[in-house]
Amino acid sequence: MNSALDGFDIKILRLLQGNASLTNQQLGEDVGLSASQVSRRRQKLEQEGVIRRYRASLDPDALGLTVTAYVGVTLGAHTRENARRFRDRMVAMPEVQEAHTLTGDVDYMLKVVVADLKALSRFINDELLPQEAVLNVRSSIAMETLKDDNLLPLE
Amino acid sequence: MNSALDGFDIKILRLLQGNASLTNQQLGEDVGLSASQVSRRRQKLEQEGVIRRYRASLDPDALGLTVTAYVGVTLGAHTRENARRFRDRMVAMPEVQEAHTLTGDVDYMLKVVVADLKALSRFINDELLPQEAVLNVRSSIAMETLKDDNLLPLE
DNA sequence: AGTGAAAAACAATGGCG
DNA sequence: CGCCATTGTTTTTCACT
Repeated sequence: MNSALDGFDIKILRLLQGNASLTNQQLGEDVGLSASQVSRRRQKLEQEGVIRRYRASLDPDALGLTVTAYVGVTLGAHTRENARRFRDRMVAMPEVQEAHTLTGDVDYMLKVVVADLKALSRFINDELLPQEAVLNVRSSIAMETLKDDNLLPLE
Repeated sequence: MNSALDGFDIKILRLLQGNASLTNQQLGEDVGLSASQVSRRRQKLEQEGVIRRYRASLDPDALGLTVTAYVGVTLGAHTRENARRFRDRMVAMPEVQEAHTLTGDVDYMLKVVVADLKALSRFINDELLPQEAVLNVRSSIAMETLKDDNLLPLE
């Protein structure tokens, strides 16, 4: 299903990850291939799921979203039903950018982006804490973001 | 400089954030505008920096990157020079997806993606700990990722 | 696996209601 | 401010090496 990636593929992926507006012509010049070959390789990478999708990256500040926070959530009663409901809600909440289960003493770690501290407080008190499953919530606010590119390391 | 976004802009941004492959024609059909108007609005949004860039979103597993970890770093000697060097190194390290300074007891929180646990160990022991400024490192590994779309909440 | 040229789809621009 | 028509780019397909 997933044939091996060669050096051309890696280079194309690296360039597209940083800038998906590059034309096949430009990509071809950078990696040493014709535009038609780049097109064919791109289609293959998209079809195989190596390229999941193309996205516009927006500026949070320009949209009035000034607060990024990491929220650790500890669940109380670990019933299967409780956990399932909690997960479904998290996935559905637009303020939640990322949600992972972690090793260590916290059950879930959320990355949350909201307009301001008031909105964060509302999110925690009105969305998170009222859920049965949730025992405890602890949030840390990002004071300064040095890097947030989410660029995967290639090669 | 940054004129207010109206409902059309918000809808366009929401669609493009999820799928930047949509053509202006398709966007126009979804929001109720002609393709040329969508084109103009997009250019404005790009120029104003609301749209920062377009990116290909890649599948970490398909690239052999199976481990995501959150790494909390505590600095020892808080000299300006130490901190600056540490920050520069972090920004330059491709394994680091995100780096923030947080409120609370940890100085920096890093999101790190690497091939496997061995690579995580190498990253911590060979990249992080040898730095003068670093006093303590504590990592939590993401066992399951429920959500990782980094889609900003619009509206 | 690769190239180059032709066809089809698309974005961008100027004119007009 | 909005839409339509034209122009120039870009992607994709096809014939060929």
